[in-house]
Order: sequence, then structure tokens, then C-alpha cells
Amino acid sequence: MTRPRPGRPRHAPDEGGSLSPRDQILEAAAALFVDQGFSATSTRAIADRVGIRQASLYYHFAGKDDILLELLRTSVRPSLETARALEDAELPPPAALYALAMADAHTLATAPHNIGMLYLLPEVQLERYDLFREDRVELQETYARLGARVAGDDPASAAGARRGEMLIQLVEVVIHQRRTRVPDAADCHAIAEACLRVCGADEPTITAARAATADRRRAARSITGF
Amino acid sequence: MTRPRPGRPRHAPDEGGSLSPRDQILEAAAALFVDQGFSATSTRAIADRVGIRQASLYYHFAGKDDILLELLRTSVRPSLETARALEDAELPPPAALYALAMADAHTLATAPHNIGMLYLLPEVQLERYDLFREDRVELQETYARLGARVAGDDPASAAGARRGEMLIQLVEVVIHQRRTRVPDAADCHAIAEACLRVCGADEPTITAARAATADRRRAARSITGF
DNA sequence: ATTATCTATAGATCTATAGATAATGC
DNA sequence: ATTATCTATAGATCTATAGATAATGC
Repeated sequence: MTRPRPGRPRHAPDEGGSLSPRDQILEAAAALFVDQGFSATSTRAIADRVGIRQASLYYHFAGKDDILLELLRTSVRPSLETARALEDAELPPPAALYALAMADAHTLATAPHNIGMLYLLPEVQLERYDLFREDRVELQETYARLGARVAGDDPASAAGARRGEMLIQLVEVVIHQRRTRVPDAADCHAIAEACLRVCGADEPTITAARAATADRRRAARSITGF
Repeated sequence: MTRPRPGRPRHAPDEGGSLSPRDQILEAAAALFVDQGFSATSTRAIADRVGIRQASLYYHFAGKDDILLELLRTSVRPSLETARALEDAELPPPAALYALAMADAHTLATAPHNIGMLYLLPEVQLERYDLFREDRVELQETYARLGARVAGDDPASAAGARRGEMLIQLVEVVIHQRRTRVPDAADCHAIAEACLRVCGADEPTITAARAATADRRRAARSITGF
């Protein structure tokens, strides 16, 4: 039982568990944005799901845009930090790329409400979200650098840049998988393996990278998040 | 100069070239849906772009949904037919997969208005569009079958199904590329090559498949559409 | 007569603001 | 006093329908 907070009581009992009102709104909005899209989700629908009145949203957020902005902001950051940590970890390049793909795939697979779908909303192209998109570009460049180290070429070349796009795209297949089933560890491994194959890694390299990732699991849990 | 058609004249002169009014609406809607999304695009915006009044849309379509439905319907069908033709073409599996990936990537890269973005709209998950989604599943299964023939395993296995998802996902990287630049032939080749790599094809196999596709270009133009 | 538009509008939203209210905290 | 809600509502949409109108076609 949570101790009652200050403020006028809600019209319905608070079913939000231990989440702050703000987090309850983010949770509800994420579910609806992923399911119906941003523009098709009304502030009323979000409020209904939280169990508050529509106008009460505006005490916590300046508008619907700000809710999406906050969801985007908190969704790429952790991924980007994992990527930086792995890039600096002095691992063999194939092991680093395998681990990064695994970590991102796992995050996308297990995050509440298939939040990765938010990347695909057309509204995210608006200038208002370009800080978020810059973070994504940086993540993609990390993939490009790791991929180039595996393939043994230049990440700044056309081929290297393309590889960054393809690798991140491969990892995001879990977003689509989640629409029909719950991706499991085998799915994540298959994706990480495909990432190495795209970089031209041969079978022994792939086997070694998978083994290295398995060995590092306990030690790296604090870095990769699982 | 087009001869004037029956019907009351528009409030603005017809700038639609030789397109029928219906196709002008589809063209305008495609541009707006891709750019802003479905729900964020009003019927008024579509009509403004065409140069007619908002209500006039309803003479040609029962509603906004029907416009999207028609755009989706006409966008997968040709791709699916290319896929069937290539699957039945008695080519070596790597050459068939390479050619299919090239054809689809090229279609997505050169279609007006990056129409492939429509696949990603959240609204497409509604039951109302499930005929379209069935077509996409069938295309994905074709990729899975070709991929399994290249890899030498079972397309119905978990690994085979996953490969179908990954291959189609790789091809769709051009959709994302188009948001920042115009993908060229090198991009399409890089994608087709990546598809073969994901299926475990080795360098000679890839080289041969690329060569076979180049050789077939003139002959196959009627099948692959370019 | 048929066709393709137009004007006008009903009815249903939807977002955001203003101001009231019912708690806790000091 | 502060906090977090509430009620009420203005103003701006947005979709779809009804019915008028201005062309061509016969």
C-alpha cells in the first residue's frame, strides 16, 4: 500500500503500482503510441488509460509532443552507452559487434511495449526530435566502426557507412518480430550472427565471437544490461 | 493540352498532368502519408495538394482509409509477382535471391515518394489492411524459401523463418536510406550481397550470383522491372 | 443525362487553458 | 502553502453528407 500523496484525489483509484504519476503517463503513452501511432493517439486516450482526466496531463507535460520526446530520449541513451562501453572494451572486433547486437536486440525484445516501434513513427522526422535522431546516428556510426573493424575496411567509406545502416536494420528486426511473437535468446543470437556474416566473418570467427559473448555474460552484465 | 473532361470545373486549374483525378489523389496522399503519417494527414491537406475541395475527395474514395488501402494494394502486388517469377525461373538459388533482392531494393529506391514507408505506418496493423499484410507475409515466405535453398536448410524451421524476416528487413534498408539520400545501384548491390552473406554464401558464390544477375539484365528486364 | 466538381454544414472530435478543489505538509 | 488533481470550456480542427452547379455527351 502506498501512502497517499498530496493533491486532490483522482476520480478513480490509482492503479499505477509504485510508478510516479509522470511515469504512469509515459507508460500509458508508450503503449498507445506503439499500438496506434502518435497522431492517432489522443491525450484523452492516454489520460483514460492512466485513470486521470485529460486536462491533468498538462500538469506533468507541456503537451503530447513532450511525452513522445521524453520516451525517445530515454530509449536511445542506454543503448548508446552500451555501444560506447563495448567499443572501448578492448575486445576482438567480432566479439564486440556480436555483444553489441545481442545487447541491443535483447533490449528491444524485452523493453515494455515494443518501444523500438517509436523510431518508426513518421512524426519522429520533425525537427523537434532531431536531438534524438542525432543519438541514433551516433549509434549507427558505432555499428559502422565495429563492422569496419570486423571486415577490415574503412568505416567512413561508402561501404562502411552502408554497413552501419544494414547492421542497425538487422538488429531492429526484433521490433517486427515482436508484433507476432516474443523474440527469445535464439532470435537475438541469430541476429548477432547475421551481423557478423554481413561483415564477411567466417564460421570460426562467428563461433569464437559467440563463445566470447557467452563467457563474458556474467562479467559484462553490468555493461550490456542482461 | 488535355481535352476538358465532363464535370464542373475545379476552383483551380488542373495541374495533374495526364493523371486521372483518382490518381492525382493517390499521388498527393502518398506524398503526405509518407511525410507526415496517415493520421496526421487530413483529407483537407490531400485535397489542397491536388487542387480540389476537401469534399470532392469523396466522389472518388469512400474515405481516407480507402486511399491508403489502394496505395498498399498496388505497392506489394508487383513485388510479389516478381518474387514468384524469380522463384520459378530455375536459376541457381543464389542468383535468384540476389536478383529478387536487387529488384525489390530498386523498386523501393525509385518508387515515387518512398512509398515503402507506408509499410511502417502503425495504422497498417488494423484488421482493415490485413489482406495487404497477408501479401507481405507471402513475400517474406518467398525470401525464406530462397534463403533456405542458398543456406541448404529447411525454410519452415525456426532458422529459416528468421532468415525470411532478416532478408526482407535488409532489403528495406533502402527505405531508411531514402530519407537522407537517393540510393543508387551500388546500394542495391550491397544489399543483395548482404542477403547472400546472411545465408552463409561464400565469396565465389556471391561473385557468381552478381555476375549472373548482370548477365540476365537485358533478358530479365521484363521480369524484374528494371 | 451523366459526370465531376462545388458550397455549406452537422456533429464529433481534439488540444490546451482557466480556475476551483481536496488532499498533505509545515 | 504546496501539490495534484478536478470541472468546464474556448477555439480549432476534422470527416463525411446533402444538395447545388457547370461542364460534356447524346
